[in-house]
Amino acid sequence: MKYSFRQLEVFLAAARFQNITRAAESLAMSQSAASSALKELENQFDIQLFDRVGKRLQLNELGRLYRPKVESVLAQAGELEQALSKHTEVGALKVGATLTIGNYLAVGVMAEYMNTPARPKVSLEVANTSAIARRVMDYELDIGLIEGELQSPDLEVIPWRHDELVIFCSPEHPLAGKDGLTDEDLKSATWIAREPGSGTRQTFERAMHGLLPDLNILLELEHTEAIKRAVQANLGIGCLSRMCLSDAFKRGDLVPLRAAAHRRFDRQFYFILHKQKYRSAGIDRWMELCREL
DNA sequence: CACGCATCCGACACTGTGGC
DNA sequence: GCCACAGTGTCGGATGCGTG
Repeated sequence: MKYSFRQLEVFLAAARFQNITRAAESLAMSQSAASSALKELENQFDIQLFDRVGKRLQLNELGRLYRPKVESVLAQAGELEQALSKHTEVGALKVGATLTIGNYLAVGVMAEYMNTPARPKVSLEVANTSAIARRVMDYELDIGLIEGELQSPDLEVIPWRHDELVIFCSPEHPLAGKDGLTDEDLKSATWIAREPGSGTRQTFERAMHGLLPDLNILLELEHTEAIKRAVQANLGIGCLSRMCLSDAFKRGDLVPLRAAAHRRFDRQFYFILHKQKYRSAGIDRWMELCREL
């Protein structure tokens, strides 16, 4: 073999950081060792994977071409290592999820995933849709679970499950118990909403098409629990995923409201994967568990 | 001048080979 | 089987060089 896994690790770290010193640090080796490993890899095949521009190290076209292949080779090697050492084919997984999915769905899937004799590790990162997509594109996450529409030539976007937002208020609110909200009701209410940029806000704005400039949004909060508390305190009405609210509806702390039928509150959750990334058994297992949910 | 990458050099670990 | 030796790969420290 004309290359070593160590050299491939250095190549990937250098591609990620575009800096040989930081790449070396991330692999717990000296800068000189990382530099020579990278150089050796290039010399073996008489190629150049990086452009050395001044004191900058920049992944060139050839480097970009081979990066996904190297990612795939190392992922498979890692999987083999896991299988050999723990007699399992399901390995550690890095998952990214949006706030709603992370809080209400992913944790249950994590528990299932880890509930095997090998106890594979899962790290869960919660962020908004665009941040998750960026991390998947940079190969920093194995899979993303998102709730917003997304288009990128590098990403495979796979529909996962349906979800539905629901308007809700406190039992003491004047609208509580009203059968069907008119546009006038929606405009006259005070709203506690998710922040712009979130998937929930995106669906909310789509549902409120035509009324948006007239809506009175008192608070924009990044946390669903905070929104529920604010609504419970009768500061206004809210609109969140039904799965965040089912417990509160059962307890009677909050009550659902029904909007006009033409307003659409349904939406889709998606898996996102890097098109070039090797689909490990762990990723497949994770998706399978998500679908069983 | 500080910073970042490349190169040189010596140290060390590991492996293969040959002699006993 | 044990030992000595050579070859190979990897490492870190020191240093040089180019750039901003």
